[in-house]
Amino acid sequence: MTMVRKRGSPLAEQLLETLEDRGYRDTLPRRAVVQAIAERERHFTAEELHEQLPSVGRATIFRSLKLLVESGMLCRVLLEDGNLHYQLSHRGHHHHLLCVQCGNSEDLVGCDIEDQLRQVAAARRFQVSGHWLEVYGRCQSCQALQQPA
Amino acid sequence: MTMVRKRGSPLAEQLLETLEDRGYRDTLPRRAVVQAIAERERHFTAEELHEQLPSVGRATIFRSLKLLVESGMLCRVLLEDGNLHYQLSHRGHHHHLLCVQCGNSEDLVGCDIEDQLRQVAAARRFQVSGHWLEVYGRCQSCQALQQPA
DNA sequence: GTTTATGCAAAACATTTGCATAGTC
DNA sequence: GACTATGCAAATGTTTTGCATAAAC
Repeated sequence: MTMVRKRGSPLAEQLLETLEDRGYRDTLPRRAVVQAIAERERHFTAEELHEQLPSVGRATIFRSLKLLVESGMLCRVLLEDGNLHYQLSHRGHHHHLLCVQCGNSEDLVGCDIEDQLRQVAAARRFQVSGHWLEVYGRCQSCQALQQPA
Repeated sequence: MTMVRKRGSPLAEQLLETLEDRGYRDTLPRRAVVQAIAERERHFTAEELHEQLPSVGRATIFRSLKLLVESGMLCRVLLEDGNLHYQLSHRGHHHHLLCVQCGNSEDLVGCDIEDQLRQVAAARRFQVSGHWLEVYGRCQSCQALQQPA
């Protein structure tokens, strides 16, 4: 039987390649997951992804997400209610501005919080190795739409 | 039958009073939970608390933790492995320096990260309403004990 | 006496794991 | 053909909920 292996979007292909470089195989379920993620415009949960791809087992969804996070292509996003979402991570380490109204997120790059942290911590002889920061608030569009604070 | 209502530590009493001011009743299980929390020196999980107080139902543990968090007396601590812990929150909003080696945490107060955040965000017309920051690394004692980096 | 809180057990989630089978290299 | 990945179902861990009972005000 001929196996159909459809070509994905350029972004998806790129993600797959990175996985292959790390020694992970190019499988159909994995392609489906990566393609679905590449098409997403906002953060999502494992469950949402599974609903979108019912033919892919839940375990595979979680295993793929883990691979992608470990490989730095996907980042975890912690919502204010404590729910864990995922989101493509194009540009290395960064933080998120999460709109509590529309739920969208913007990436916060080029901010020297890390440096500042290191300084403040160093003054207390604490050696920083990592951090987790999420910022909640209202995005520009949501401010414009409603009560102009 | 005479009901024994043991007096707790000053800190525990103070926490209880704050709850009462908010209209919550002074009950035996609640006293037990608050007293146990007041005695803790480091962050803990709901499960650990339940093990310590087997006579208090799991549901009551969680309900009490929620009350205390909502009232600002307890704060959530997100460990690097994703586990959620709790810790007394004496001094309003602050952050944690979490040692990944010994697991202890130090409070990080008097740091202007919040201001900086607001500035960076404002430049993008994002209105900050809150944030979550955890800092991971090694504390002074752990650095001293082992490999002097 | 009225209202709130509790304990229990069950339910609801979210995530992981064992294992036999199937797919990739 | 050897090794990795998958799907399933079951297990796990955590937090929530319904509800009858008990305690607090």
